[in-house]
Amino acid sequence: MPDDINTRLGRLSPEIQAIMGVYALYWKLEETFDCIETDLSHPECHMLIKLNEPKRMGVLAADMLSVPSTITATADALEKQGYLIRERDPEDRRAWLLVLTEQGHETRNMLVAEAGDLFRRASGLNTEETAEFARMACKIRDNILKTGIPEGLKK
Amino acid sequence: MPDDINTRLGRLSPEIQAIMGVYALYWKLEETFDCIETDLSHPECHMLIKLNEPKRMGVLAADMLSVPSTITATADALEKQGYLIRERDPEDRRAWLLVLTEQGHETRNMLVAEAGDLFRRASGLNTEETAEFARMACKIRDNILKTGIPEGLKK
DNA sequence: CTTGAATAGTTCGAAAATTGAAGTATATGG
DNA sequence: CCATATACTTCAATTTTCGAACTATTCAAG
Repeated sequence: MPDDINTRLGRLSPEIQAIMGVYALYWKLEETFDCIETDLSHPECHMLIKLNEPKRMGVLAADMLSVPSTITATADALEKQGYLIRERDPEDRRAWLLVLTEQGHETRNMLVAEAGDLFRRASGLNTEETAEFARMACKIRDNILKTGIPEGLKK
Repeated sequence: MPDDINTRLGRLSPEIQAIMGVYALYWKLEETFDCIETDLSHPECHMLIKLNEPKRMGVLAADMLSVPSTITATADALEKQGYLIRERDPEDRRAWLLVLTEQGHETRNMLVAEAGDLFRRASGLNTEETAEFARMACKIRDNILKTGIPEGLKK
């Protein structure tokens, strides 16, 4: 094992600093969802936020790096509470499109507003910095979605 | 409710773009932990990574925005597997310091290396961009840890 | 067409993660 | 010394996630 003095002393690489920041933000965001008026669970909030337009469940699964059965469970819950409906995808009748109801849109707007608000307060970044951070975040996300399946040999 | 054409059309604010990127990275990272040689669960990986130096459990709880009993469970698991030991904090004998063993350090180094590697591959950012992203991430994290308790009236 | 293989999503039971309330031990401030 | 607060633990219950087996639909040959 090579000398690991750097890590032991806590001098962290930029990559790890970035990751730590990402964790902090993620956890903070999750915490916020607990504080909002809500019968919504975290996965339900995530799905709602992702549904800016009708999407197939498989797309959501890929997007959330989750598994089909998890998506089913979350969609079931949201559907039962009236936030969305399932519609067959006319282009492939095996697939469902998840479509927000009016109530779903309203709640999504509220969540998005709260999350944006939180980001502003929690991050402490000014407008330019936020824009720059967003730019990089988009790039990262595109890259991740593009590469899809993890490099790992999958367990 | 104000016109929400913007969100309906999917034109997302920088804040939401940032959040989406953060989610994507977080989830990708989690996925990576599944692919590594490991008897380690996700929370165990998180804790290990945070333990670049001995830390009190309460500090970890605050850091991971988690609850004491969760930290206890994770620390128990890591201790049983020989990754860390508990030592009384000499400054406050109610508190424990979690101290990595040699095995713990080795595994932590491996995890940190893997995570850094993943960040490089997944993000697609070049060195300067990574440095800039890391700078902002640090700023965000500092800000979050500083503000501590969420603004919300706590549920 | 008809068949066989792949894909989209569902079901369901098990495993993993998280929580909150009650408890133990130590600290701190009159 | 006492009362209260803090640091962590225990434990039972809840929530979340997963994987394997299953149904329905599509696609590609033949």
